[in-house]
Amino acid sequence: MTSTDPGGGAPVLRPTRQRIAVAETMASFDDFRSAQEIHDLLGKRGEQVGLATVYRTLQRMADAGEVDMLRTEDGEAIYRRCSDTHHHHLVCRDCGATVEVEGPTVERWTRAIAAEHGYSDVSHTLEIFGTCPRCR
Amino acid sequence: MTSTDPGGGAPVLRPTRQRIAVAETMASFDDFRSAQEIHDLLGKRGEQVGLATVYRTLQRMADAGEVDMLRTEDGEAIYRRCSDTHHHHLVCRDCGATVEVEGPTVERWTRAIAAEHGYSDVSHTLEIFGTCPRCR
DNA sequence: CCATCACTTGACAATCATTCTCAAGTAGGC
DNA sequence: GCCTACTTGAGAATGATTGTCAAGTGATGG
Repeated sequence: MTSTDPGGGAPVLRPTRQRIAVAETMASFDDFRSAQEIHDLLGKRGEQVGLATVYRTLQRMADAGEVDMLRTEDGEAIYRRCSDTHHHHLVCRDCGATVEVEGPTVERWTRAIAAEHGYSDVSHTLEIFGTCPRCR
Repeated sequence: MTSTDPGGGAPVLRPTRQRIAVAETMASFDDFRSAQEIHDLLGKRGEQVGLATVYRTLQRMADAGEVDMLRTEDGEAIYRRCSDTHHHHLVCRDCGATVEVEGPTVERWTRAIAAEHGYSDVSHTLEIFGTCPRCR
């Protein structure tokens, strides 16, 4: 056993061409996109990246908190780069325009409700949908 | 054209054996279940109902507001009977035990945030996950 | 009681997003 | 340059959900 192999821990992430391309593409738009759409964008950029790789990379980025992932009403996963603080989204139903919002009020409320019922390790999901000013 | 065929409007819903069976089954549990699980429950009850019919019926019930539908983290739709007022859920991550909660605070907050950014026709989704007292 | 017709159902095929498999490729340390 | 673990890609596999369409069945008018 050498000193470079500690018991557990995540393996090293290599900055491959594909991962860099995905990260750059994620930086090029502001709204939520599906994995397939992101895969298409990569193609248009001239970066050939396998669909499975796109899925794998998005998943890693989501786990690492580099992107937000949420589900459309029909269950499809959509992704978007995000800031690193806890926040929610105000998403336009028509064009997908997204505003990140913070809600200390809500955070407090959910914690209180959960405590009231004896639930611990609380997390929550909150998304707001509406029609943005431009789409009215 | 007879008087019994007005221009639009939803068709009449017939109380068939299958629909009744699904409704009764929905009344028999308190947590969220997938369509497939509900289909199995129907089988165990001795009511033979096609899977497609279960899906169609649950969808109608969800549209009618008779059941709540939400998505698990991996995008699967799960259902549960519900009260007819607007509410959210506090769900146990381990056993699925669910508490319906109301949140005037949150309703107000989301409306305010949306208005602030000029969004209209606002709706929102909010689910709280935690570990219930029994599962600690 | 019976014909009619719109609404339903069920078996199965078809979709479609997502994940799995596994051989071939590649970044980096030595 | 060589070795090894981490990656990738192509295509198969999975699994939930929806579509198809012929056969079934309530409700209604006669």
